[in-house]
Amino acid sequence: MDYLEGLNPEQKAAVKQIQGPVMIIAGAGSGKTRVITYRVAHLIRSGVDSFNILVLTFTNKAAKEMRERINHLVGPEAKNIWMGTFHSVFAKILRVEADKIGYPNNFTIYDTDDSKSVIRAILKEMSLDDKLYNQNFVYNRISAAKNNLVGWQEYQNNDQIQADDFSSGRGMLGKIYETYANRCFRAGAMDFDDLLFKTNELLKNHPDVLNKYQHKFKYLMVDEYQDTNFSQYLIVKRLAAVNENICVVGDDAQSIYAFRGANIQNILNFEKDYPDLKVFKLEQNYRSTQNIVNVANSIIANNKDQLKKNVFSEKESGDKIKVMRAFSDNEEGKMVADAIMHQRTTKGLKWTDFAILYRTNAQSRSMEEALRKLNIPYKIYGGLSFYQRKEIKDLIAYFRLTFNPNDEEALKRVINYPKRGIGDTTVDRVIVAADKNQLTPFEIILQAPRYVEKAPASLTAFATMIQSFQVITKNLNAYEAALHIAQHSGLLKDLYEDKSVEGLNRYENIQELLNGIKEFSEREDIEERGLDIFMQDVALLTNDDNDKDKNADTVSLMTIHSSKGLEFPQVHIVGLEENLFPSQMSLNSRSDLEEERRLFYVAITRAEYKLTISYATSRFKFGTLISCEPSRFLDEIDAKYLELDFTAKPAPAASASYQDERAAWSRKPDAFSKPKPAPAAPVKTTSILAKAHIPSPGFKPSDTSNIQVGMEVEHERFGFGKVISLEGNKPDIKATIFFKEIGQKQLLLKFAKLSIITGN
DNA sequence: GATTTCATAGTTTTT
DNA sequence: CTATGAAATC
Repeated sequence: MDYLEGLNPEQKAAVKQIQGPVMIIAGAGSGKTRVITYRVAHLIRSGVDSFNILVLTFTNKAAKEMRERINHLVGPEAKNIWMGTFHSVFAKILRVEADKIGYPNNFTIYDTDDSKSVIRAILKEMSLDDKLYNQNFVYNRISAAKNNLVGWQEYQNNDQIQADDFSSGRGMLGKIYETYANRCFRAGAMDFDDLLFKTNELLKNHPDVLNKYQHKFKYLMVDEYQDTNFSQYLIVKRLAAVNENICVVGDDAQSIYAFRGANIQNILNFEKDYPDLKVFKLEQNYRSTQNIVNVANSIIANNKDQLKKNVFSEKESGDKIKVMRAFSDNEEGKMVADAIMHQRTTKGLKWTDFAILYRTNAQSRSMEEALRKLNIPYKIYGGLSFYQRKEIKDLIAYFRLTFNPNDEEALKRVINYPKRGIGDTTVDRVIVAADKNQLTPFEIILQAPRYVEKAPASLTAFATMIQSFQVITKNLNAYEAALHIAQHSGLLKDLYEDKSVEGLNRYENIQELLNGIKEFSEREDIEERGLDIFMQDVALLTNDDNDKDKNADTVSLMTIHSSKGLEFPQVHIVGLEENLFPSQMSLNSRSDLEEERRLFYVAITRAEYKLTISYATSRFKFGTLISCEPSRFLDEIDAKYLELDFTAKPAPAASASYQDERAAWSRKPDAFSKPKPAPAAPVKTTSILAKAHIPSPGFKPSDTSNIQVGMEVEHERFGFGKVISLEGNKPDIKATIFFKEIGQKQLLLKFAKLSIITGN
């Protein structure tokens, strides 16, 4: 049992409880990963066959890290454990069982872009109003339905849903969902949600299959259980139903994915599903100083929905949390960069000891600029992944098409790239012919002259080329096959001939992808190394492990979401402003606001010993300057933990608390609290405007919620005008306004900066 | 059918 | 401001 040394009593108890249902509530920084990995090791040492263990995580990164750590503890046995993200594990199972649900086992996985593209095409075909039926809205609606296991039939037969849709004027959603599902099926494609939805279908309708996996996975563990949605919840429940050896690990305080269907009730109600549940609480935080833990606790205490626990730290109390105020987003960047520079030199730290966390990706820009000016090396995590780059998707689309010629999204992507004279009209004709003849587009193209009028020769040539890829790749390894396709599709040549900087970059990215595939085809730990095998996982890959210089000494920049599970000695949380953090979208409901608060909790608890929070009183959004209020979350922190650094302003020395300071300074608005036409006012040259309007001295956007036809208004850029008409409802009211200088314009009130001058 | 310009909409988070 | 899609023009 020596390997269990170094665990505290509670951790050890959780590790040793290997039979029956177990829930581990693991506070931030309480050694959660350690407990999971040790528990798996303990299972194996207790005689459990490693083939009978299934560990589910949410990110590839978590899965990879755990595998490495378990490998370290138990050796090569580790590779027999089924461990991966929900999506990758069940994609694997679905490939094996595909025929049971009528899918080919080489089905394509549609990413979000593919899905939205299908939806866009459907909306266009049905000629629906793309404002009412916004593609993102439709996508989210379908995604939510699938995550709650509502298929298109159920969707159409559910009175409640239908009533909702009709009352919002979106009665066609059920039909769109149906078409979308059929279109995906025809293309032999599943979207992300399908991977879980279809797994449920499989387990529900095929008792023999369910039975097989119930007996295969005798021991289940689920990491980040607070982030499971209903679909995931039910899969886990079904698989665990026979042995009930299920261990879920999570922290309700860190549930930050409700927006994509995660249901915090899954963890809050876990006890109801398994009455003989054993609960372990890991409450000692080994990561952060007491001040940081206390601040985090004081924030989360404002939430109603939570499991009771008492996270504490036995480290030193540590520095107070510093709050910095800047007058603009760029100034905020500068302050953060200066602070990092100063800390590093005075304390002899590395750049990797610092992280800058923000709510939205867009905020990275001002940080980057400031860091660059001081020559501070940084790395941005998240954002656009390697596999989302256009050129990568293009090449992968050829691969996809090779193994699944019915993959319509891939087909549309590359049928005329590189240019081969197949235009939109021809593609439209193909699609129409496919619908008419109940064939897939590829089948039509194969016999183009028969089905398509004025079919160019290049059309059949394209199909022949794809077919040749299918034949040739059979006898090649992944790398040889990929190279062949890259060359013979003409894609490599097309990129090579582009000598622009971006073109060069794209060419290098392709090289990088090919190198990655080469590595794959030289792996010795797997038996099959064909391109088709490589392709099975590619849609589920994210950008975490194709890091070239993982060990580089850089400051880390990322969203708070992607910081979950990480820790840094010094952390900056930036942009603590109303409407940004908490996000504007979250202000409508208490539960959304609570999620934002949990997000703040996650951010705070990333820090080991120094935490700095900052906000700006003005910032650019949509290219215009807006003024910002400090976040309500700042008020929720007990002032005794804070140290205010308002050096950006000639501060009246020592203020008792942040609240006092804030009150004082909102009473006498000075140069910083007012968005003074901006430090460097962006020169707006709206081309149509011969002479740009200069706002009146006291110009301040009014609340336009009660605006009426006939009112006279002033617009920041368009000058004076009169409201002609109003249309649309609630947040999307559109006003038609006649401006003296430039004539009639339509403006969305939620964006327009309008000052009301007179009533009607 | 291809290339250009124009217009519009959108920024919360991700497998 | 930027990315994306549509229209206009060649």
